[in-house]
Amino acid sequence: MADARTAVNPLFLREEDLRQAIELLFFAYRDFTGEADQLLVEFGFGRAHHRVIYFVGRQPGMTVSELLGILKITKQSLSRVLGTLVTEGFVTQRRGERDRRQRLLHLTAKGADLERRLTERQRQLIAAAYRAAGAEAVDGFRKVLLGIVNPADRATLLDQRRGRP
Amino acid sequence: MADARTAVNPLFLREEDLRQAIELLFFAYRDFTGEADQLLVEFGFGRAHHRVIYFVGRQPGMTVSELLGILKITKQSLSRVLGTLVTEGFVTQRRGERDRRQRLLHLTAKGADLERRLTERQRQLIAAAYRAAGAEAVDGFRKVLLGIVNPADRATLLDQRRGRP
DNA sequence: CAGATAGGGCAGTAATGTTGACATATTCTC
DNA sequence: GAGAATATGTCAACATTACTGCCCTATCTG
Repeated sequence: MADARTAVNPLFLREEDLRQAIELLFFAYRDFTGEADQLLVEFGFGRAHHRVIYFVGRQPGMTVSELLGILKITKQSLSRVLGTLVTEGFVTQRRGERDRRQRLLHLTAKGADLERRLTERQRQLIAAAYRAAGAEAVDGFRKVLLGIVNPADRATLLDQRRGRP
Repeated sequence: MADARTAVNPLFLREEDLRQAIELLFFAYRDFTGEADQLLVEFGFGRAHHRVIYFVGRQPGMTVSELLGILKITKQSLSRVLGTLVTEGFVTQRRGERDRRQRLLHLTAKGADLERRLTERQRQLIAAAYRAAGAEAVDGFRKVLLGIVNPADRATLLDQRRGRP
């Protein structure tokens, strides 16, 4: 059976193709996050804690507002999670110098360690999938996912690649 | 600045590349599910209801066990969501003929309609991203995501493409 | 018939999320 | 400098989704 779909007309998207994409996203995300979940329970943390640790580690000195914008949750939801992380010594809050209302977020050594351990598994999973798929496939993966992300965050993701933190 | 990464050695994966992948997955999944969430609240449903409606619509006559295996949640968690959907007339349970212990799940017309409306937005988002990225990129997207999915579900996803439901 | 399986139910608990109102400190603007 | 705006934190009340553990019925299979 010849596969005319990809060979001839790349824009002919069957219902089946789109459903497959939906399922791929569901299964891949489920398994991807599952990697870290096992480790998180040992600390009594959930995914919300992971996300905070990840993004603070990614951009040290981040403000609470910036974090809220990324996670797209309410102040209240973040507050509990962040409070726990600060109390248990994974994250520190330092008063901003330029704007003293801000609490700039940083990981402690303990926090950075957990971040590494959590992300390590996910990195390995991605790295294995990247290696198995090859460089061209990786570019395609990036292109499609970027197309799914809303334009504002898409721009941010692209900026980061150009070395601008 | 020459980009030796993809041009020369596809397997040299920098920390930065892997972090970008992690973030792409996070943002893409967040925005992808956000599409349907808006509609779900109008019905008083959450993502869990959507997942059930989606997979039952995908494979009519599915058993409760099969659904549990896909969602990887407990019987109890599914029970509540499924119960609501049955009570409100979105899903029906028919006793299995071969095995009368089974409750085969089907969408009602009402359920199928909601499924279409929910998935429609997500399909459009995927379709737009696919068109913007091009056929080659789509293949790469599939390859990488398949690599992230656990081997068992990966096999299922591949089987479905060959027409075997 | 005995044991395994499919499904359902109950009780209790936890994590994560929501809204809305309000307080404090700080910065910005006129 | 007064007043508006901003960044952050906090309280209360609540919903959804998930979990564990235990128990029950109906049904199938050997």
